[in-house]
Amino acid sequence: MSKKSLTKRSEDYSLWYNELVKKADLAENSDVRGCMIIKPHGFAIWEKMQRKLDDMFKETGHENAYFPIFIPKSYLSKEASHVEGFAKECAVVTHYRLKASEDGKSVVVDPEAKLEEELIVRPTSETIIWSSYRNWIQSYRDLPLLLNQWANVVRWEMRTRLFLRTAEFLWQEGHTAHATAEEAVAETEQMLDVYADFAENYLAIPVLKGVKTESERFAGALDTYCIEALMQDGKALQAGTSHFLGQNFAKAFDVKFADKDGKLEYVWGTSWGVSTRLMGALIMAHSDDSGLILPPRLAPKQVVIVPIYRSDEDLEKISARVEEIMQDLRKAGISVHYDKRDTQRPGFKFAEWEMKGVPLRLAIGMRDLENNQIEVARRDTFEKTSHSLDGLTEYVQAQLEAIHENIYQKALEFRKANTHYVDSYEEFKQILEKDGGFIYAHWDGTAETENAIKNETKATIRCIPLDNPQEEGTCIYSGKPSKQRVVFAKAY
RNA sequence: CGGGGUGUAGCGCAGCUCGGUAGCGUACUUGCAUGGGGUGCAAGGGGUCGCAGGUUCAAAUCCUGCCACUCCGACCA
Repeated sequence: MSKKSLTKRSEDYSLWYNELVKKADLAENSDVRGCMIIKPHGFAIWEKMQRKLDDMFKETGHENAYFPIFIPKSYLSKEASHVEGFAKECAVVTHYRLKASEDGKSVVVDPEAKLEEELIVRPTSETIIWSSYRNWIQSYRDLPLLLNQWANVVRWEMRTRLFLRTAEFLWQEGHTAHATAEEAVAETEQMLDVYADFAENYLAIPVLKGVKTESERFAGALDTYCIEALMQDGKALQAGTSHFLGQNFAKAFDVKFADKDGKLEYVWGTSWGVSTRLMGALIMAHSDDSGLILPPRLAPKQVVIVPIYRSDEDLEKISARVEEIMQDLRKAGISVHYDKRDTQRPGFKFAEWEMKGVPLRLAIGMRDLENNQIEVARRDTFEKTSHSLDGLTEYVQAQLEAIHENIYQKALEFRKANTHYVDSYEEFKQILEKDGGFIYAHWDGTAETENAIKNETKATIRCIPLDNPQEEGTCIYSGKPSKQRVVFAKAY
């Protein structure tokens, strides 16, 4: 771990990922098993995601609220399939007090302080939110109810990995209530579109929009929609989900409204979320053997400026000019950082900012100052050019746009190159073995087949794409007739 | 819960077979030189060797028990 360079992706992809997360200063493991400490650089990226997503939620009419982290145990029993989905990974609070141990050297749980009703640390908030909705909704005039909350949740996972799967993670969960099924479905689809828009235009990751099969569906939903992204190792990552809950939670929590005719109806619900897992997607979609590559629109520092100098006088002259440059860049809305640490040499700084993924690096020394120019280096291509200090802001702006476009196109081309259409199980297994990727294949629609393929190959059906072309074919596994291809992949 | 592995400086590790002053790399501190791609040299600080017990003149090392972490399987965003 103390070595300077990363393990190469081609040597050990998952080791590369682990090292990158730590060396780029994004996060580290905590002393609590399965939980992570998100460090300032990592959290700054998450904050940028939050800010943008939050804007997008507000623009689509949602408001933020906050519900408690603790859920009465009895709430979880109310929606049967929901319970089954989460029961195995819930943390439970049983006591509310500690006391000093006999020898006075430690603290122990006070057996006197047992809770009458145990509390569940939320794995998701449907139950506690719907129990409030019952009180808030009486009439069609109260609908739609469009809420979102930013929160942490806990799912007691066996195998964890920084950002991709942690016992505690940060996310956003939207919970909406509607008068009609059509409206709820429209909401579910709308939020999926918001996620896809965000993924492509901010994360610079192309995503597949689709619907989950019954066995991959959220416990308690009638339909689960998702966006699926392809990582550089050929594995799929679910980057966001949106659920049409039907009237399941309304019935479980008795949430009814009077329609215009005064008739009592159960309301229709949705829920949707993205989590810190997006950080994992961001890392695995773009980064290289030199470290992180951040999409410019989410980079906390879009530009870093490194001075090249020998004497203090040189540094002063350079710094004076850099201050002007920074003012111009900031006026244009570009976030810029001047790295004038005297304790590190330029080469060290270059490598460090590359590891951290800063999209553009400007280097300026006395020679540049004399020639009224600056060196501009792109993180995505390592391309270096000298540019005049005149018109620099426009150039930087254009370069940031170009980086976004370039990494998006690269990811898109990678996905194209790793998307296969297969018609036989043999070919299916071969491709999975060799390069992975998305595999479009015919499926007979049964859970048995889906399961058998999963057990034999570890590949799952990632989704049935929206607007999927209908075509006659035969299931690659059972040979039974099929009307459409579905997308298989190994997944995170 | 089943099978393997590891606990020694902030991090990564050696030392244990064969008991005898606790070491290496890196990071850290100081100084000098260096400064357009991870700088060099020199000096310095830092350790309940996972915990408890036992054997012994003497335990990181041998014995017993416990704990923690980790990897691989079953479950999952």
